[in-house]
Amino acid sequence: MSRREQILQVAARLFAERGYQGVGMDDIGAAVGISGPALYKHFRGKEAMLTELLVDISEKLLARGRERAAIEDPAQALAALIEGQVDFALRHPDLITLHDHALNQVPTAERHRIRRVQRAYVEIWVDVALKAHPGRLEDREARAAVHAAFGLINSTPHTLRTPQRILAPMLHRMALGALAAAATP
Amino acid sequence: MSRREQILQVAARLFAERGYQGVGMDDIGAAVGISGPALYKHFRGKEAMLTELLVDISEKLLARGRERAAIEDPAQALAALIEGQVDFALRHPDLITLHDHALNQVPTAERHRIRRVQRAYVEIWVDVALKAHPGRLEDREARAAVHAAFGLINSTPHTLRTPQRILAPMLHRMALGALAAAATP
DNA sequence: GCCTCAAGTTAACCTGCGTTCACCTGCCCC
DNA sequence: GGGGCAGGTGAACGCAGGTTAACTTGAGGC
Repeated sequence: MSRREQILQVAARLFAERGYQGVGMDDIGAAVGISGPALYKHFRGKEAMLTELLVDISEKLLARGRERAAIEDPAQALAALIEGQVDFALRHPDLITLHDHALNQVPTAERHRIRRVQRAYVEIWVDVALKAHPGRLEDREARAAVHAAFGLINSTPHTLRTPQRILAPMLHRMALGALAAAATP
Repeated sequence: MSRREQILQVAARLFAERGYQGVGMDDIGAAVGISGPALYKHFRGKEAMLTELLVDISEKLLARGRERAAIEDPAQALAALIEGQVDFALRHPDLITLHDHALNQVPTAERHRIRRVQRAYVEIWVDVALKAHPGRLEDREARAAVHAAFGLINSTPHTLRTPQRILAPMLHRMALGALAAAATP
């Protein structure tokens, strides 16, 4: 892992723990064994670090989403999407936390870019959900249901005490159950 | 509504929108038509405002939870808990956002107090969930499932564009479905 | 009519923190 | 073996923002 990546990873953890504004450049530096201003050899500034993190996350999720949504059978595609999200959330709780806590702190232009990527990811889910429950969901309902499923899956940073081998399949079942329930009025 | 309450409500909105550290005392003052330092006539400081908000929220939720969990039939009690949480989340999205974004910013002593109240609320849900699905859930699983259900319901701040008369029953169905799915391996 | 007190005001203070600067030091390479 | 760059250091700067201080004002109570 390059120095940049190491710094980003540490910064993500700190941002997730104490909030973006609650972490100083000196803190980040100290956490990787160098001192504050040295970070400017690697990044243009604090905002740039956060921006890079969020862009990376959203693009990685989108790429993974595209892959998994390509499965033909809608039910299998939905299961694959859920599995991907659960896996990501369990593997990178810091990034998940950042992803929906710190977006407002990133400069406007980049924020819009990230939002576009996020929307694309949501659309993938919505499409698959609609196909998996044909005729049972309105477009708008499906979008809300998908957001709720994200909320469910992304709640894992609060629950990391439970062993993953139990948590992962349970979250999968719950997300499937929730989406199915959304489609049966 | 007293001046205090008006200020608290505005502060909650701002904190939810921009994050605790992203809002200045001057901003809060301006939003209620007075200027920065005047707020010190009503509160001991910025932290005190946040603390009061979070204590209020968690205690209100706990009180409401106790009431609704008192229903004898576990399935009905669970439905009542869900309805209460959905109602609260839809009526006070700002407070929900605060509740799981800003807790780290409150001073340690008060934070522990708030956490205790939150745990008590979770325990109420866990008890009811265990009774509603007897023999199907381990204690630890139930706790994780309840957290996931909270994540599902509390995702509504992201979804406020959908009309509430559609959103509320759908979230209710989804939460029930998710918990049922958690209990069926 | 005056006293008091709640609720404001503006100016000032002071700390924290993001950022910049000037400087140092190995390591690599020709 | 000297030049140059990557990666560091500590000191200093500037500003945002929470808090305090000193002062004003308008509404009741006696």
